[in-house]
Amino acid sequence: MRIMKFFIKPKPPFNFDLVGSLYSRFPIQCVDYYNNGVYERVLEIKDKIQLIKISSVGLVEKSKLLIEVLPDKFGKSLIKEKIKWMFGIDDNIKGFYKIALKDKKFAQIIKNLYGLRPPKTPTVFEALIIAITEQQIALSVAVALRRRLVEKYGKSIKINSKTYYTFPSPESLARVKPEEIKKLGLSLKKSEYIVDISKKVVKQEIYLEKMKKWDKERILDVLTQIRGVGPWTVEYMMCRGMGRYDALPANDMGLRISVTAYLNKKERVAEQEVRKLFKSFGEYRGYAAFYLIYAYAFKRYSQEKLL
DNA sequence: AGCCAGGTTTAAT
DNA sequence: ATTAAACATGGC
Repeated sequence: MRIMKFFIKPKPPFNFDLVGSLYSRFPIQCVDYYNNGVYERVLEIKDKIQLIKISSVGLVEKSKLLIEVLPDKFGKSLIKEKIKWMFGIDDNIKGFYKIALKDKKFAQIIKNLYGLRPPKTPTVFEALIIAITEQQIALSVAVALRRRLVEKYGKSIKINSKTYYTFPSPESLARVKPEEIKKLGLSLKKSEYIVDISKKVVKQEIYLEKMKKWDKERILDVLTQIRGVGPWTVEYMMCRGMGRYDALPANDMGLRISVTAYLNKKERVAEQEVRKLFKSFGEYRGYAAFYLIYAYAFKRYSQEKLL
């Protein structure tokens, strides 16, 4: 099999293990795999399927990503662009730190999570469907259900006796009956939302990729018209799938819990308090929110005290 | 053991 | 207006 290898050198700091640990946080992994320092995922570009493996040689300040693509079906430029997007290689992380370090308390989190970058999905569609599956349900459950969805409707490729699945395309989900998806364990409502959205994408009633350049309010206005898509879903999608870190899912349960812990409050704080805390981070408020959630979610797995 | 975990819509009071 | 119900795994 033809294998392509190349390197990507992020501007430091870049902590690949902090990013990868997001994917191995739960016992069940889905689409994105991270084990023993190696990230794996199948990418579908122009109807071709390839497995990419990424590992980091060198630590945070000298991190260099080794990319392996197998089989090599088309040159490296498309793959390289996609990986740079997914792992925030070109993020202005120093710009974020410059602002965030003014906050003494937050500086401790940055110290512990130095070089962490919020990963993004390859497509906006994937982030939107992920958001729907994660509405009002434990993340571990959402991952388990999503895995079933992926194994049923994603395309697969078998490499070294291991089968990998792509995230299902809008086309493949648009032709499914909601009742079929419900059988996998998702609620009937969510199943309907997923099929409806997929149909809209296929019929080009919405152009999710083009919306990346819209202002937030317009994206919010247009997408919340769709059944099953509320403010949280759109904000979450903008962060995860569009790299819009000026978006802040302020009513997010996980974020509210994290902020509550951060402020040493007894009662769970409300959306308003979340907005207040992140106000000073300006255009990086979503970035900061990701750091805080990460710090809280991983404190029990980490030797270091993150919060 | 039992509690609780990244919302949003719809249909019932 | 307000409320209830809907998908189920796993850490603590």
